[in-house]
Amino acid sequence: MTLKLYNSATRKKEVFKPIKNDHVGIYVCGVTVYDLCHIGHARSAIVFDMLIRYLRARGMKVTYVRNFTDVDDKIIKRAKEMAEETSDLANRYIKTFYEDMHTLGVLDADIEPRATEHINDIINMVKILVEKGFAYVIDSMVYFSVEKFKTYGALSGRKLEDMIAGARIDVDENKKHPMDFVLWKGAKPGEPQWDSPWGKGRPGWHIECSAMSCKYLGNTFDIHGGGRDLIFPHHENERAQAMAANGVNFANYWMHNGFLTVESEKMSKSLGNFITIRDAIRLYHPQVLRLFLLSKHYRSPLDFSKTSLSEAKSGLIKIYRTLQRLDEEIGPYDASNKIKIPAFKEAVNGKDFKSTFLGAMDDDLNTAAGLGLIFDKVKGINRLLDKSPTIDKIKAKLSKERNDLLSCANILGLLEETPAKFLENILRGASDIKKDEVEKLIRERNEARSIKDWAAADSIRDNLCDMGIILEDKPDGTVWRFKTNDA
RNA sequence: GGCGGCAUAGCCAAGUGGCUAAGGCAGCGGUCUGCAAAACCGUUUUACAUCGGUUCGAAUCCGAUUGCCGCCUCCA
Repeated sequence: MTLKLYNSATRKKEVFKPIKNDHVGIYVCGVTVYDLCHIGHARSAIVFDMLIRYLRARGMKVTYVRNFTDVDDKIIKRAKEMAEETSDLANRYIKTFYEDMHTLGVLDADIEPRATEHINDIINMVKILVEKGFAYVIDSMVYFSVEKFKTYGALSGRKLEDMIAGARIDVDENKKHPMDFVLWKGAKPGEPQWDSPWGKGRPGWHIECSAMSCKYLGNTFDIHGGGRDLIFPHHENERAQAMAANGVNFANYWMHNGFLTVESEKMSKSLGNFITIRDAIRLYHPQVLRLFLLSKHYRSPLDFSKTSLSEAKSGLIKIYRTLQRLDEEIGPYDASNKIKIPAFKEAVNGKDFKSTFLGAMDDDLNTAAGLGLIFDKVKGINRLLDKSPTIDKIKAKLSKERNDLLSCANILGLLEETPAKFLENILRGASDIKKDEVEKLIRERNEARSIKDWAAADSIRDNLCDMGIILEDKPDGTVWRFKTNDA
């Protein structure tokens, strides 16, 4: 089995071969910390989180680097508006970033460098670029000369000539070429600034990623990722800087996740449809969001709509219900037994469930197909449960099926909660409902049922239903749960 | 203007040359139940945008058409 990944640089699916056998280096562009993260950030974070989990599950060692951009124009502007230090603003939003990501079950990266902590690395790289003639200095500004770098445009698939035609008019007059971009910006009063050979100033946007990725992963590394919109200019420029400075190839594979729209419209502040992760988790359980975000291939555009989210929710509840049935029949899942990474290194004979799942994931991380398999498995488990779960042989089979299901789901970062906890959270109704009262009513109803007073029994059940409570009469008694309240 | 992507049933979404075109959601019918709920089974008129072409054979390859979208400017 071979993992194939779509490489944005070649616009083809390619067999993934790490530079060092079984040790993968990945750099993903993180966030600029000047505001709360939105659901687009969530998609990107979850997609790459899934990639990392998958590589590890397949037995690879992974060094995952994800940066924070903590100095740039937007941060400076926002800090001015809020009348606070840029560093305070950045720290505040770094904190909310972690909170949001942890809620979504996104694992921390191994290395999480900040631009402001790598000013020396950045200055060194700019220095090299100037020395090698790829950059020029005008006053206190340093520019990268795109004409000096022969393969400029190769990543994003565009030609310099085409870009000039579409270039904006308000080009910085100092630039030798309209597409030249800033490596180092001269300081303005009141802005964060550092000493440099070109006077006080701060780094341009792209250079931090070139400097930090090479510092932690080497001049050439395996995978560089980010949102689709970063291909140009950010990644194009990153690549140009790093390759010009180091004289070797930069990232071998470029991966870009597709964009999220909201009710079929592009998410933008002007349209007022900007959904932060915090807004989203107020309406939807984080696991529902995660399932939704992985329900379509990561490179395709995905529409964040009420109906899609509610479909994801129904699907996830179905799975957790099955897990709960399993808990009841064969006992709770032993978390210590959980996913011994690598979960997939052995036990791949090509026909079993895990192999099939692996096959889907190996095809450029086809999570949609993988989820299809998970739902198939759930149906299979339900059938077994409907049969006769008391037979030891079936119990053993159920236990294995659950292990398989959960080890696959874990790669997607799903099904990590206990069913009891998940269902209680998601099926929550009016919070003022008293447990004792509900149980008292259920006892009354059962008394009515025992004397076959169906009218009285049904009336009690209807009342409970109005309170948002659904009853299920099972062979060994009546259980109740809150009605799904659709967000 | 330049570059690129997408179009699969009521909705969401896999499948990129060959068995009955995954899976989910919703609806309907059935089994179960006192009735329900949950689960299971079945089902939802011709589901592969249109028109040509290549091929023994295409949703899948090629061309044209229509429609939608993204990037080219900060953006995940």
